[in-house]
Amino acid sequence: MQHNFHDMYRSHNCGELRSSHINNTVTLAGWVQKVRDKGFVVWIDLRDRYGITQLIFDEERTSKSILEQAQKLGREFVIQVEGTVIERASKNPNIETGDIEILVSKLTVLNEAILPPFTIENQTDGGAELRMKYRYLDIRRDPVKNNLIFRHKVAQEVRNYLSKQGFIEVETPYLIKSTPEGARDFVVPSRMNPGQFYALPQSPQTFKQLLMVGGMDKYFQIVKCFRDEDLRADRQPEFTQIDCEMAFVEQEDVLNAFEGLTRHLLKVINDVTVDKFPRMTFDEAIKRYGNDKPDIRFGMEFGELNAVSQHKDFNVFNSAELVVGIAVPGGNSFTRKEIDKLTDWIKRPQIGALGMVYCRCNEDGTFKSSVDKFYDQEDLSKWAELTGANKGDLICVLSGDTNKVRSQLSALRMELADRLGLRDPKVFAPLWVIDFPLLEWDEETERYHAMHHPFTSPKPGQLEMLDTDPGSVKANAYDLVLNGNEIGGGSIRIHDKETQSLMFDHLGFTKEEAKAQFGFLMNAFEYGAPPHGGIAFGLDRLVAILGGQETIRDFIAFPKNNSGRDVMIDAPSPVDNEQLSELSLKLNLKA
RNA sequence: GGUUUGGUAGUUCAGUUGGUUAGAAUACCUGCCUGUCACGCAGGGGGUCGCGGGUUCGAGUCCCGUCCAGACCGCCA
Repeated sequence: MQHNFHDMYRSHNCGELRSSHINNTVTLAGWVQKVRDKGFVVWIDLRDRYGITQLIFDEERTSKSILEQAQKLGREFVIQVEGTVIERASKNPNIETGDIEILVSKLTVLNEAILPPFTIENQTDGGAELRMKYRYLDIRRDPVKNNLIFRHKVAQEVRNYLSKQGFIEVETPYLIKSTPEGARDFVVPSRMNPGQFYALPQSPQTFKQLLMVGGMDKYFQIVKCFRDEDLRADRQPEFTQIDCEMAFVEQEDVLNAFEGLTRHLLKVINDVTVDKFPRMTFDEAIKRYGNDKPDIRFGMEFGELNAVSQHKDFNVFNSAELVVGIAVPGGNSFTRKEIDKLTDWIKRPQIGALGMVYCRCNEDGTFKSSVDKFYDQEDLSKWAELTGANKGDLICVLSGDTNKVRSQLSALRMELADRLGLRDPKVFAPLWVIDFPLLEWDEETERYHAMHHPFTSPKPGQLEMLDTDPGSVKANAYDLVLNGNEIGGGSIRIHDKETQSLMFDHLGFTKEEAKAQFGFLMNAFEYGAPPHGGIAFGLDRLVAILGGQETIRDFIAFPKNNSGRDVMIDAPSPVDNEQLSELSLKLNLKA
């Protein structure tokens, strides 16, 4: 990386000097990564964002005072040096600047540093919590630094690509209105309006639709969104979306536009060329993979075994709504103990399977199952056929309530794929999952919820089914799935007041509630709203997957921990009474 | 809200059946070292075993509570 520095502090950076610079006089500034003091000679690794350059001080060529000064430097001191680029007597082929070193003639300590709590090296000795607390030190390390640079490149490519396609980036407000649908809102008290609150947006959904009414027919925004829900390893309370919307489009147009974006990113970021993305209906994904975001980098597809397992005296299967299995490639090599441990794993409360039936597919073509008492070789050969099992595989079979069993077997499939190394981060297998249900029954509130959001349009001609069979209505909604992760989701929206109003009816809103919460949108629809639809990508997750890594936290400069805390600045934190009273607030903490 | 794992040196961890002065590696400090780059060699300093209570002659170890952190379930339109 060539940089034309005009800084007062340096003529070059620590990553750019090569043998072509030999004999040049240079000035560098950076952090002391390591002092290697051999007595007669001292080497220092000087680090900045761009790399590491070795400095040399020796008895023959360096003045005594500078040599002594160098011996006293500690880790992470910020120094400036002037010197001559010279050829190394012993070169280091492992780093780009390994052919040269700087014979230092002038050394200035710009700032001393106390000992860092963990070593600032690529292989650090620090644990995750400590690294978060001192994130500014963690960012000096290549793995984190490079991830942030990687994220910048992805975001830049998104902006370039979408801009070239005619999309306009428009900012929407962060202080908006709280709505009870969906995730919990982060709420912001309004000082000037006592007792009233803004909410931070869970997404700019309604604003981007209003932009469509406003005629901005291709919009995007790389935007922070906020959801006050419990976290996971891959879920942050504030996260970044690539939020997009288009007017005068149908589902096909949106899929094509953003398949284009995704293909562009895979090409320029990962140098991976992907053919047309496969499409799979929601129903098919659930049936074949037990999951609406299937990882299709590997097989292990579900084989439904009801027809070939419910004709014998095995009551566990006979009484089950669904009997379904997967073939684990090479799984016949698992020991009995390993299979037992696997069974324990799926019986943990988090997964909740009641048990697992297995069948070994021997190399000689015979089968050995845990239910040989009930099933003969002919039965088992049908299991193998339906699960696609080959010789040397292991068939794992679960049974029970359809929905539960599918999600249990899906968890097992992913776990086994991880263990067998079938989830290669260098392989990218995107697909569209389409035809999502419009509504989803919620046991707790005993009513239907919008599966995507309440602005999603039903499939043409299915509006009438809302009254007769609401659970079966399909939506013009789609997810983009990459390697078992939902990286984007969107829909074609409702764009007329009547349909939107009907939708709110079915979601259990009274007319008054609908008007109070979304009146502005329905009003806007009366002034000529174009047909429109869009999609939103989770940038943090997208970047992590393209970067071939699991944890999104290492792609966020200052992430929050599992409890939503920023351990570096120690937030959230109490505010004083004066501030509360200014906001007309009073705390009501439970003892 | 729930399940579960962990908390011991600056750091990452080990610590057996409850039993002498709590260890290793690394980092740090001192000295030595004529080409290091995970430098090497010798020596040294460094501990509220998360916190509180209990059982016991005796607790890092067992029990109860609590705090913190991680993973997962619920939740995330």
